[in-house]
Amino acid sequence: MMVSEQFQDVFSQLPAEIFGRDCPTRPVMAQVTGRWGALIIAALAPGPMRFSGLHQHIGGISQKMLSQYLKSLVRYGLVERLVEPTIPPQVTYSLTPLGQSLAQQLCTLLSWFTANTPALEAAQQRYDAADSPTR
Amino acid sequence: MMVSEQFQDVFSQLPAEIFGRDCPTRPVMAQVTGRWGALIIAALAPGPMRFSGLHQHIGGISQKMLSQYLKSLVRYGLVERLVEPTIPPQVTYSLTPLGQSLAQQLCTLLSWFTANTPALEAAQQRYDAADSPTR
DNA sequence: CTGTATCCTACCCGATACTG
DNA sequence: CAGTATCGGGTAGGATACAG
Repeated sequence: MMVSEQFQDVFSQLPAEIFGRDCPTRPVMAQVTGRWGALIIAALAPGPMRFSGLHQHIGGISQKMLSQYLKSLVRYGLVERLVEPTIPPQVTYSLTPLGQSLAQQLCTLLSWFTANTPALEAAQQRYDAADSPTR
Repeated sequence: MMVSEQFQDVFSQLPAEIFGRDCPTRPVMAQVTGRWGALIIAALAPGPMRFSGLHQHIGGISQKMLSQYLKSLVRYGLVERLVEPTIPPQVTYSLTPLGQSLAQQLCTLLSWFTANTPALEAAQQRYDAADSPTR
């Protein structure tokens, strides 16, 4: 399979700036590629969700982190926060159009990882088996 | 534009497991989506590179972090390390086929960020302007 | 040139408790 | 239900010096 052609396309579009120390994408990347960013956005991809829904859907996340990441994502215009003035209050989160377009990229990336996890784990075990026996 | 159709496809392929607390993808994701993972892989996308080449190409990375990330990426079978037994030694890093396929996803993601940085920054300023004046 | 070793700081993140 | 406040541990990451 000719990977290289299609390949050249993708990376050649990247401006040299993204490697720069002060590239403006870095703070955003830090959030999205942070521990929970991608998972939260992926969880919202199917549709809007409540705070508690997200909390139990994403295994292992704490209220604090969920709240913190959501605030960031709202700030970047990726997620929308909708408050229903009821008692008790209901807050619904959903992806903005911008967030949806990002979600596609992220879901593709997540798919890649799930598809290639066997290969990654195999490589890992090969590597670990290579020179630790001497120890 | 009908985002939703193509959209449903992408996320619906995601197994519920990726949201699980013990999903095996999490440690790998942590490395790749760590602070330097994506940039290193993207930097290697055009072709093999030496250690010093990477070091000066990726702004702000320290030797320690570069070395550490490279070791991890080699361990996962994403990057290959080739040592020329010369003096002084020359070490060349390149992407494995597995790494190349990941690089495509990552470069696409990086492209998304560079393309949408204006929108992200605008949203951010709108958000910050909304209620900080009261402070 | 290509790393490793050491020290040190910052902050990420979790646990818990509390508010409206 | 949907958060915020506070405390504390673990670790990512930088600076520097040193080694092969």
